[in-house]
Amino acid sequence: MSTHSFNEQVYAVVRRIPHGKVTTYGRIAQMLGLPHAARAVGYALHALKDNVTTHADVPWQRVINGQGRISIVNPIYAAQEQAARLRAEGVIVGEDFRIDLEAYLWEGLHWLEIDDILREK
DNA sequence: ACAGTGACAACAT
DNA sequence: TATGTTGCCACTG
Repeated sequence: MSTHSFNEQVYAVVRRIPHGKVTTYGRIAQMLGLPHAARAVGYALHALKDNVTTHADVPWQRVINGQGRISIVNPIYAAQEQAARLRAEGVIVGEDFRIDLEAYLWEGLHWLEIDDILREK
């Protein structure tokens, strides 16, 4: 159905995450109908570093892992940057890069909304 | 076509 | 808790 690549679909969803909120790789995968593609979602965000200019509007810092922690292991300054970006929008990030999912988790999108988002482009 | 590579997640120790 | 292992899946060369 969608003529967009999986990566583009991921970016479309991430752009919908509200300021000051977060979600997980796994939940995004579920929203796209591929509940076991969490790893691919991470791959898609990692790929942003190659098209920064064209996807500068993608708030990648709002995506963390299911443990409620920033998932970037190295380079360490990359994780620090994600933490800084989140703190800049009011999200409390611990020294251990932990975030309270209970407090900041985004509700997400229903499949009907996903359908619209992937269509508008 | 195919094997290697992750910013994952679930499970097993 | 903290590691280790295994399944997953899109993307790339």
